[in-house]
Amino acid sequence: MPEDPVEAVIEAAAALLRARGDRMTGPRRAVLTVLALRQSHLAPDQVVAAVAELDAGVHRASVYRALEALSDLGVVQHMHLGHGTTAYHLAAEHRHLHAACGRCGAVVDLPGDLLDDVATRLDDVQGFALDPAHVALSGTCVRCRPDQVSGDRP
Amino acid sequence: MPEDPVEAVIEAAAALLRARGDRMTGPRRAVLTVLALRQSHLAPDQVVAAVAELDAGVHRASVYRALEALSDLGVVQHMHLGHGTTAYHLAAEHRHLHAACGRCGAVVDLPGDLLDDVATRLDDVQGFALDPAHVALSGTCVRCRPDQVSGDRP
DNA sequence: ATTTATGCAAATATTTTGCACGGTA
DNA sequence: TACCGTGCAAAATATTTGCATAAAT
Repeated sequence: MPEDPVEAVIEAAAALLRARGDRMTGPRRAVLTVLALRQSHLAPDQVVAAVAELDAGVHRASVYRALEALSDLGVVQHMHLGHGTTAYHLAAEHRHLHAACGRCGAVVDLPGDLLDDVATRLDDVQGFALDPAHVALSGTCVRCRPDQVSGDRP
Repeated sequence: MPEDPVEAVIEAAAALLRARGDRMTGPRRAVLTVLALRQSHLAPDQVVAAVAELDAGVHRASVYRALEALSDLGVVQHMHLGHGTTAYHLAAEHRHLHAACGRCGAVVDLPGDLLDDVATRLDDVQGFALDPAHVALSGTCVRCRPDQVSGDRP
């Protein structure tokens, strides 16, 4: 029977960890649970907070270390959201890019192939291998745009 | 007669500042000088260091405040370089985008119109107004690419 | 003479690290 | 049993802020 999807993520990660001689632990389980349940990009601090709700005994530093370990594993990925914020998410989710609104901070999902042409061009021209999902594009979202122009309709 | 270009930048900024009732000061002058001389994107810390060489009396915090004030003015702009780094540069320079290598940290300049098509698409589809220069794209530069593959030549 | 901006120091915030102990395999 | 990862506390970083003083206009 199909298991709890969260459990499935944890089991998969556990297998990878053990294959390396590493271990599945409470904090790592908690971090994976948080990332799997809230299917979104979370700042370290948000992970810390969410993990604390789940298991108050988990120390802040362990969350950082768990995020790093799981990133090395490839199970978790991170990306950068403009203002110095790093956001973590499960690697497994379907491929898509992000853009962050500089005004309200909202993060919008973008089609995964949005930068494919650009990636090709960069490869051809500069030999630069673009990793399109590793940074969020920046700009202003729909809801914040009207505020930019004082009177854009006559 | 044509002035020192650095002086020209400072004078222009001074005019804008005074028009607001603000002032041109030592620290602001130093920050502008640094940004004008090294025509590149500098992290706050690098600006602090460069300013210190120019005028040891300028305090760290003043550099931060000067960068903020000059950004508000529009004379200075900043952008985000992946790993939580913010980089400042003069606004006047010719329009171009950046990409940062995740391995060596190198920043490469990209054509200013590289993301124009993407910007149009984002506007049409999501109403999102892209600010292409506000974040550096991420990936791996030519010089670091061979290292990715353990043995890519027989 | 005014009022802004500075220098300083302390407060904040964020992430990292050394070490002894507990938990996993 | 062996040793990896944790909790804790402190250190290292990075940035912000309150306040008296210096400086720009």
